[in-house]
Amino acid sequence: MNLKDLAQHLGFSASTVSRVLAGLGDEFRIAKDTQRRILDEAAAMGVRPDELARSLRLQSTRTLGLLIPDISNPFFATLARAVERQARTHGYTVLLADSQESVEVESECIRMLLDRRIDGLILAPVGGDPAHLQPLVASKLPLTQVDRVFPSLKSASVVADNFAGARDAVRELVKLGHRRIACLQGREDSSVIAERVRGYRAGLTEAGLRFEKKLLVGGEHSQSVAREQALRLLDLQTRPTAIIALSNLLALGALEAVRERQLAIPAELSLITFDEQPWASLLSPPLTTIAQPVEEMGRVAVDSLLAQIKPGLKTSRKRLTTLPVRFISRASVAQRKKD
Amino acid sequence: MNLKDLAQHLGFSASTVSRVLAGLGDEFRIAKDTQRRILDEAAAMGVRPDELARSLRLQSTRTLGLLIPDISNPFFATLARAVERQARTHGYTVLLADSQESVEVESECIRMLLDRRIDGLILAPVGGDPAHLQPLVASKLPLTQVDRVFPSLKSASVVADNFAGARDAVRELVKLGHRRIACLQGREDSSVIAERVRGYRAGLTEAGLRFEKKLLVGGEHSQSVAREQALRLLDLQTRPTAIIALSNLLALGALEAVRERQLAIPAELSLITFDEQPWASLLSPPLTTIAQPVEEMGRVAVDSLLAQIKPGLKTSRKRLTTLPVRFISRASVAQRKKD
DNA sequence: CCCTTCTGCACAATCGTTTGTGCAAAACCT
DNA sequence: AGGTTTTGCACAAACGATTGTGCAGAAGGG
Repeated sequence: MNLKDLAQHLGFSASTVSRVLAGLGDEFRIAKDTQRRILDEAAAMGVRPDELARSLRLQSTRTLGLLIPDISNPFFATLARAVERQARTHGYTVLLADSQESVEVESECIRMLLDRRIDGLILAPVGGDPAHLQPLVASKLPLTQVDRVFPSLKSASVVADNFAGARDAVRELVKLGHRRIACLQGREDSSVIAERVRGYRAGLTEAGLRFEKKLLVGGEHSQSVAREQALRLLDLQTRPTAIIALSNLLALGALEAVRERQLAIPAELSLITFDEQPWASLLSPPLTTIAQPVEEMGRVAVDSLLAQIKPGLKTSRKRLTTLPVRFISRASVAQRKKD
Repeated sequence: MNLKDLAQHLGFSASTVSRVLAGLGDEFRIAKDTQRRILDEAAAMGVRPDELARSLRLQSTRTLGLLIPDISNPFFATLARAVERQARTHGYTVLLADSQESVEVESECIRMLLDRRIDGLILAPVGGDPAHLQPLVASKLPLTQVDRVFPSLKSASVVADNFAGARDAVRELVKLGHRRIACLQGREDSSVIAERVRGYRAGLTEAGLRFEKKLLVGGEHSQSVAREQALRLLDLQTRPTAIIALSNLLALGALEAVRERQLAIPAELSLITFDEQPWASLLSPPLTTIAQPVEEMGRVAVDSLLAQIKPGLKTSRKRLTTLPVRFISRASVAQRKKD
């Protein structure tokens, strides 16, 4: 039973029913009695306008795409939740797509999302350069990048202050006497990692420490590779006294390595990791973390996108929004032992 | 530029272009040359049929709804990933909705999903009874319940063998000499919890142990309430020697409590928890867990749903699929100390 | 009583596809 | 050459809404 059937059933035209259901009854001088009959019957029959037909006619789907590299990563899961909620409070729906950290899959997802005529896209892009996003740019679709960002796309962007987060971590460690501070990065081709590494180096520099290449290890963004790379750090001739892991996933790898080498945290090694997690405080010792404002990032991303979609709303249209991170000090960091 | 524009541009009719793009050129005797010209130009212009219009015309959106209580819960996040992947390999898209553990939000999401004319729904329902799902049932939409299940809905369902999981946990503990085995449940009104509690009690019974009410605690499904309830257990006159936590969230609460009371695991207390997590093996001591086949649940749910959608596929249409859980033995469980 | 102004709604085009049917022109046959 | 078949495509009607316009009948005015 659709709107037209309902109209026929009541002896009115589809246009009248449409206007009444849209709440435009008064505006179009539909008799009060008519309005009531239509509304009552619609409620009784459970008739609601087909969103598909509406979308086609109105050229707007009230749907936002959310394209992220891995929904099973708690960071993106939390982001997705925030995005979905914020979107729904504005009457929008979220079409979820997971690019599986693959440029090919991402391209395919974008095609699919464009085919579905989403009104806008929140994207945490994959890969080292945005060449494959050409179709997206060409489509002129309202776009907000989140977390990872290709500045050359010139889209609105929402990121955490990754630079400050890493720099502050170094500062904290320096304050406690550390001088050999290592950094465990994932793949280097992400703007997030790049910013954090920049912060790491800035922290070193401002402390008068020299950046040592072999203290910055990485490769792939996976727990197993992180473990291997962390082992490399721990097996260095002169072991670093502190490690900064640039993400939750990398932290897990680092922890594996530390456990394998049977090192005591923080006595023998201080550890700071990006991304606060529910279990961070339950480890032994509890982990010092740099928390990103994930939920806020999601909300701001949606707002920024909606601001592009309906220019009526005069929300901020800033190109790049950088949200502050929070340093959560726990027991995995300690004064460097004299040795 | 859409299909019709392309047709006009090339001097063909929309029908011809449509058929060619659908790969039906030969079937409808479209000249090879015509086909090539259409395909080439379509590729060059990036013209693809509007999914919206297709959906309207074909009365099928190739979209599945996924409605879960909390995407930020790693269990559901992983499930979502599996669902999204499996759906995409079959050419389907996933519309994500998060009911926030609220019956009202769930109802609203269902309305929204129905308005969007999804082809089927994978649902992990919320609440203690399915009364609010009436509109969904009435809609005749293909439905697969996953994880949590209302049997009275008579839909296809995919669950882990929660009963066996809990029973095996008890067995293991009994084998190690434990006799006071407590159970930390969340809200009682979920089929998942009910099954696990049933398994817990069955385990006790088959070991000749009496079920003690005060060893089964619960209330809300949250980390903080779990902590409180776990404290109650730990503060009992005669403390249980083992606790089974019925979910990852509850496990975190239990761990908080144990830490607060400064108890040693497993020396003073053995702990088994449902849901394997990447961090489970990194705790001190590593956690013994009961792993659910989350990814498989997602895949099977999609398959079951697609089997309903296109009855051509003769995939299993079993009403209830129960997938085995895996017991992962680690160091949080030990022989009971004589005392 | 006729003319104008409202009132209350219907008509029809449109969004971009898909698909059953129809119809010229070309090709083949005799 | 005239008829039949085949080839190659166009036409038009859906799908289910929204929206500008139009048009009866009632109400009001002179």
